[in-house]
Amino acid sequence: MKADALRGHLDSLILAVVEKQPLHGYAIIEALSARSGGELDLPTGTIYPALRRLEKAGYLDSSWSEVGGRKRRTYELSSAGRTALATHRQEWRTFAKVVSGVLGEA
Amino acid sequence: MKADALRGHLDSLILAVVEKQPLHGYAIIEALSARSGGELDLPTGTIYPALRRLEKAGYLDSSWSEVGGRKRRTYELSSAGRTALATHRQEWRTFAKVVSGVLGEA
DNA sequence: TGGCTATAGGTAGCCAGACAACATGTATGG
DNA sequence: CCATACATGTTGTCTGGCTACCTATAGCCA
Repeated sequence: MKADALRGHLDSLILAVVEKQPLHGYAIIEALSARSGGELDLPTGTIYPALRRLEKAGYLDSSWSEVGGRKRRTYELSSAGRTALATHRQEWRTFAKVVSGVLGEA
Repeated sequence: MKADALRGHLDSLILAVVEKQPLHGYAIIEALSARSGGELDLPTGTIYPALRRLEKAGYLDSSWSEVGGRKRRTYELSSAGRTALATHRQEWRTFAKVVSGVLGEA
């Protein structure tokens, strides 16, 4: 799958993946891969800037910890992020309906 | 709907809309609006460059005509475009499945 | 007559965002 | 001792949709 097609939808996916439990960047990449059945294999150059963007936007909160000698920055969904996720889900439903509708006989 | 979410999917929509009958740019904009229930209202600055891109890529062929004193450039799906459309439909199905799957409980 | 709207085509330049490539460092297993 | 997995980041590039702008005709209404 051309991961570039994600443009504009990546934020939603990240928010969704940290919805139930906080995760650090590396774990988010793995979670996205797992949840997509291996279709998504996002490079760090995509995910880390996205996480910073989402934190800056107030949708994620981060905190540092150390596990097994390695530093981790764990991201957690804020309440604003929870609201944003709900909105994004709604927008996705509309978008998917529109595209499927126009493509027709898919 | 944030029309910017279209990134990477617009080409498919255009190809789909000229699949059954050739259309000119202006008519394509209207067809997309109609087929999407008014959700899509694409500016000419989006559609015309896209049409040129698709023609350059060999997916569309164009021809000029004059109707009611107005010049029209009509675009028609080429055989390569037909193949591309089929591929895009398949990719869309995968993409939609992946995003819906990751978003979960939508 | 003048002006507005719909029809029809187009370009130039901006900007967000996903990516490739690179840089850094630790832990573990062979 | 070296490769691989784990873990975080930055820089610079490029695609592509958008805004804003420009040109031109036909038809309608005042």
